[in-house]
Amino acid sequence: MSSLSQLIGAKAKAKEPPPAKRERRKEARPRELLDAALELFVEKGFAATRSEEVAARAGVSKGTLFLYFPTKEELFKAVVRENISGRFAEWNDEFQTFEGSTADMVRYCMKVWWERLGATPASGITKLIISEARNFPELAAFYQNEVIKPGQELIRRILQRGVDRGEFHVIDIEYARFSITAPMLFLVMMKHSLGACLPQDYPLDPQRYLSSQIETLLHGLCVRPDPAQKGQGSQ
Amino acid sequence: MSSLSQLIGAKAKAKEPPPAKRERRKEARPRELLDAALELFVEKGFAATRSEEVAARAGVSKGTLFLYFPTKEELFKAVVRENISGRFAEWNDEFQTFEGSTADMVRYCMKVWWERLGATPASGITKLIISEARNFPELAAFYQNEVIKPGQELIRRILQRGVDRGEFHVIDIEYARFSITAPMLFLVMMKHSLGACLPQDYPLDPQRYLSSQIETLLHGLCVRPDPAQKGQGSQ
Amino acid sequence: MSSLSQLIGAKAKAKEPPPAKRERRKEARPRELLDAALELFVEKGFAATRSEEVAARAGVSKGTLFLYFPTKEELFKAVVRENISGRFAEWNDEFQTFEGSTADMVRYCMKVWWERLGATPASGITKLIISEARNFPELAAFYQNEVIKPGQELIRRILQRGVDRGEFHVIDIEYARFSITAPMLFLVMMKHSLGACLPQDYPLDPQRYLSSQIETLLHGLCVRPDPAQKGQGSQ
Amino acid sequence: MSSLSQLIGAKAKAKEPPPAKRERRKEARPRELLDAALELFVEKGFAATRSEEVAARAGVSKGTLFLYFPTKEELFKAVVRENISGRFAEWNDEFQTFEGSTADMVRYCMKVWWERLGATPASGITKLIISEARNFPELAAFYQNEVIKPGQELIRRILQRGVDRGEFHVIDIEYARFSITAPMLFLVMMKHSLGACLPQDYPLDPQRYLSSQIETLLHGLCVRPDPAQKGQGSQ
DNA sequence: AATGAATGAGGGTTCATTCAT
DNA sequence: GATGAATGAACCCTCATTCAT
Repeated sequence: MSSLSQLIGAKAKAKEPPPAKRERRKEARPRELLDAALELFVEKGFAATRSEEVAARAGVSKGTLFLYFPTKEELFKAVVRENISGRFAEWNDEFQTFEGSTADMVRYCMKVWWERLGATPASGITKLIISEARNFPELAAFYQNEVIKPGQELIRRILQRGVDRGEFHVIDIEYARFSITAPMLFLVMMKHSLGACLPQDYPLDPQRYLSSQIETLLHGLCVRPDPAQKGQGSQ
Repeated sequence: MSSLSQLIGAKAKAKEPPPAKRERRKEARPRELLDAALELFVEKGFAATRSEEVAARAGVSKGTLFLYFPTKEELFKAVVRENISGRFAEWNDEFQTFEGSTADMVRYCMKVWWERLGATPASGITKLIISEARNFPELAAFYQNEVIKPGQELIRRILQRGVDRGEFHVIDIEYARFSITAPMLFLVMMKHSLGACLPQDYPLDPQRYLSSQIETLLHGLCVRPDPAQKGQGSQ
Repeated sequence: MSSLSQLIGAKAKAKEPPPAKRERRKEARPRELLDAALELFVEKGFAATRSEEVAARAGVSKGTLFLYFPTKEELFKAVVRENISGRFAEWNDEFQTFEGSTADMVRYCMKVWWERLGATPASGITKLIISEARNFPELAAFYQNEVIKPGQELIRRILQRGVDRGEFHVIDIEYARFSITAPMLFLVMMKHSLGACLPQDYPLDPQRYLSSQIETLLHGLCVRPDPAQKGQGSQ
Repeated sequence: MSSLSQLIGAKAKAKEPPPAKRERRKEARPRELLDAALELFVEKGFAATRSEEVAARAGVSKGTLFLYFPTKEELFKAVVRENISGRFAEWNDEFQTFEGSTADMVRYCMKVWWERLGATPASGITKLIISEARNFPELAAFYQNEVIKPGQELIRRILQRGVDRGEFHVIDIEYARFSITAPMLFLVMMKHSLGACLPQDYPLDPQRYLSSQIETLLHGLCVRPDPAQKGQGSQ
């Protein structure tokens, strides 16, 4: 866990130490443009962001932007794609070998998510997708496949582990997994939307928020859970 | 009616039961325009929605729109304000006199929210605010004061009641209240954003979703809560 | 001269005591509309004046205006036509029988012009024509025929009288007549243009201005006119 | 060249001696746009002139206009400011050292004005100001300060010189100075307004007109000035 | 005749995109 | 490759004009 902590926050800068010449396509295309575009799209939305502004923030001229991205839409798509790291495979491995209680696994999952994604500019992608999904259905699908599905799969496996080991009494995992997703979404929305423009009436400490949510999630609000009520709902 | 995909888009159809020829007068127009604008703003965002489109969806010409709202921005503000009826006072009364367990109160709270807000087009306002908050800080502040604050206050009181009556072992209400907000936000985002444009891989039944979240919230995931672990978290 | 003075200023109101049923065309059409339009056209110009504003100032609704004038252009033309009184015939008679020095005739001419036209709202027509002549050439021609020509003819005759009676040593009447026109134009421009929107640095008393111009015109600036220089110019 | 009708419209022709392909760069554009705008504003007025027309006459597209002037109103202001070069200082010097009779000074003053301003397109500014003063009070004030005041000051000094040297018997310079202004105004109005759209009934030669006015101004109409009548006027 | 809600062509302005340098 | 002047389609908004009442 401590070695992981050291990796934290190193993402936004040195992302690909050796470009690896994977496809060599546009690995050289100014990362600055994508970073500038991400910031602005998150801040103002796709339609309200002017191309020239993106170029200016990246320190190049308007024409240069179109040298790398044929249209503003392509730029947007590239921003989304580039910031969606397919890192879940790697995480899967980490969690595959996780030892300890599943409760700790949930805690660790949140922590890792916050440190590697939530706290970085890449978290703005979520707000972007939320805002523009219906204007860019293909991107929404892409995000669904690249981020949501693997993420949910990971969460599903964690919950299943809890159930299998008798630690959790989850009934329907397909719904319960959102108990982990929702706080993440909430936090990101606070960071990039309302929370970014309002005088903070109440300071919201992300890590404390997440911890608090997890503990409530794990142990519930009720002092003495009454199994008889489980699943009845309020209908 | 039970799956989310069915909830979406089942509204643009039956619009004018009997158009009544041209009986609809000045007093009906604003509402029609606001409804059309809400739909489009939620769907495409403020900047990407054209004024003429709003007018067309309301069945009037471009010029008519500006007879009622001097600018597109004022239309936007009116959309937000109009769809935020100060219903919290009335709700407060309902909850003031609530009898029964606080767990039931939480269940009832969610149910009422879904029926009166979540399931209506007004829920799109949340997505709208999330998407445009940084471009319209005044509106964000307005929403904060008119919706978030009263809502949070209501939730806070419910939680406090649970604690006071020894039903809940809440530690920090200022964070715990988001355990109720987050699922609401999540559901609304699904309804108006990603969920509205993706082929529903899995049907998400809102009421079942909410019930599930509430029960998990109330009773926790862990089979046997271990008080010793409470508060340790992953810090 | 005194009976004439009594007639002064009675124009703008009771214009046609008995409508005479001359052509009966639109004698009944609200004079208020034309008056309102004159004011506004003079104030803001033809293009910048909105039809609705004219109607409002006349105390009727937008639709009513178009009941009387099919287009804004026709309204403009009507304003010009209605305010160009063909009163020169009547003036001609007055001047035909004038007895006294031609210098006094010039003085009287100016005085009458100021009192019957210059000081009334009708003087705004001149500014209107000046501003819009090139957009309404037919109106310019109309004005030329109805106002300028008869006016110049009147002035021409006065000057000719002075020359014939040995009172003036005019050489070229075709140019000299503008010596009378120019001060009129100047005064009207001051009244309706610059003078109407600037803090008057210097108060310009119209009657004093006209007197002063006439005396200079009659007697010249030079203390001792040197006939030898006359007509040499500065070439 | 001698008749007014020939002076008008003899300008829109020889526009681009050698268009030089596309050598004309950013520095030439503003001047071209301002010239085009001056022509059109004078011809049709501010409100009736379309931005695209200005651009077209300058040989550029609509968008280019807004590269140089943020709004049509700013374009208008720039037109007025640009065409008012503070040439009065230089003229002041010329007149400071003038030797000869003050009558000759007046003749020279008119001649210089015509050659350097009256005959140039810049004279259209006067019609423009007259027409738009009440819609642009700040511009009217600007024109008042930059053009009228210095000009009047110059004229005032000339008249004062004549009085001081015993050449003129001016009584009230504050009124007499308009005897010089009025013919200028008249000529410019003829050139840019009525005279520009009417079939010239009579050719008006500007220089001859000015000479004629000056001589009348200097020596008066009356053959034998009767000092006893001076100042009586028609009051 | 009078009203004023409704219309839609027109014009000011923006901005993604192009292209000559 | 980089630039930024130029373009013109598109959009917000105005307002002369129409027409049902």
